[in-house]
Amino acid sequence: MTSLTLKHAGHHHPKPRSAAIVDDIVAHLSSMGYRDTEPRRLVIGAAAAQSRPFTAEDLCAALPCVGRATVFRGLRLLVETNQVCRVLLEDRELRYQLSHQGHHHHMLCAVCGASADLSDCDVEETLRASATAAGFQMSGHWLEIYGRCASCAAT
Amino acid sequence: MTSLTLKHAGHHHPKPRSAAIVDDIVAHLSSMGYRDTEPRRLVIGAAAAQSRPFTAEDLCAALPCVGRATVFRGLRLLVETNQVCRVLLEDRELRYQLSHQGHHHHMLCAVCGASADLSDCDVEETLRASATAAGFQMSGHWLEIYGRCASCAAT
DNA sequence: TGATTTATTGATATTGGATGTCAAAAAAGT
DNA sequence: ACTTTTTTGACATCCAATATCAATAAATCA
Repeated sequence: MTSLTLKHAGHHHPKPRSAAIVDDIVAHLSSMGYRDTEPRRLVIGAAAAQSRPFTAEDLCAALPCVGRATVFRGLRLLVETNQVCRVLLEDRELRYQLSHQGHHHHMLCAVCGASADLSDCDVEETLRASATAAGFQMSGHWLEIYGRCASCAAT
Repeated sequence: MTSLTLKHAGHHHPKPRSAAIVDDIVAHLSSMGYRDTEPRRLVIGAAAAQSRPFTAEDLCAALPCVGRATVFRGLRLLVETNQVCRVLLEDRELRYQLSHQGHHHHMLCAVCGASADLSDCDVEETLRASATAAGFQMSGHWLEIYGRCASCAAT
């Protein structure tokens, strides 16, 4: 199994980064009893290759050799195992992207469509405090942030 | 809680709350050039009568006398004019509910399914600060809060 | 290694929410 | 009332996503 520290291995990359990601995810799935199959690796690889939030259709288009149902099933499995998270665009369209970490939020650029993660925020505490003040016992939340990324805002 | 069959109320008879809501929304739509029609009033009334976030199907079921397409069109019109807002449940199902105010968030109870509004929060400032720190120019956000409402948490 | 078991695949059919079509009906304007 | 334009509703259609199910391939075990 590929170790996570491979990211910082530095000197040379024995494999492209996306391949390492695929290995990681496949290993994680294997530990949960899901098999290591070629079509599944292809789906994961295609998801990892996306540069911005994608749709199931994007993956199907990128993988004409993989059955449509398999792409949908693979994507669903990734979502259920938290390897891929859902992203809600400002126009309410639903997209997907690899989860690079645990709990985090997405900052979605309206100009270039890129998605950046926001993980070091104290929104959760503020939220919980507000909810508690309203007598609500918060257990989770969903947050998307819309605007412009640094480079698009600079122009 | 609702009595939709009240047509000609006595002159000091207070209108049911939902009827007043319907009038308000119809008036607002009229000012935008949308006509005042009976099917549309029925859709608005049915939406206002829901005690918790509802689906288009709920409205169709409540209005067997109104065409299905009309219900969907009416609901869409309400969403587009911000009279009804979308609510995303924790299981990713989409629901609707009347907008009672401008910008606000929903606290959704996993036990009873009720939705309460959270409007007096300072989440926005916290958010904007975090985003700015990450070089992101925030222009909007979407937030849903999941947990248990006061009464369900009490049990 | 080969046999056995079981998950997985993929072509296809199907589902179910939502929208398009278009003649008829109804609302607003004259 | 008459005209114009929106709206309605039955129906067809679209679409993403899922279900079906025989065939295939992966993991396990002998």
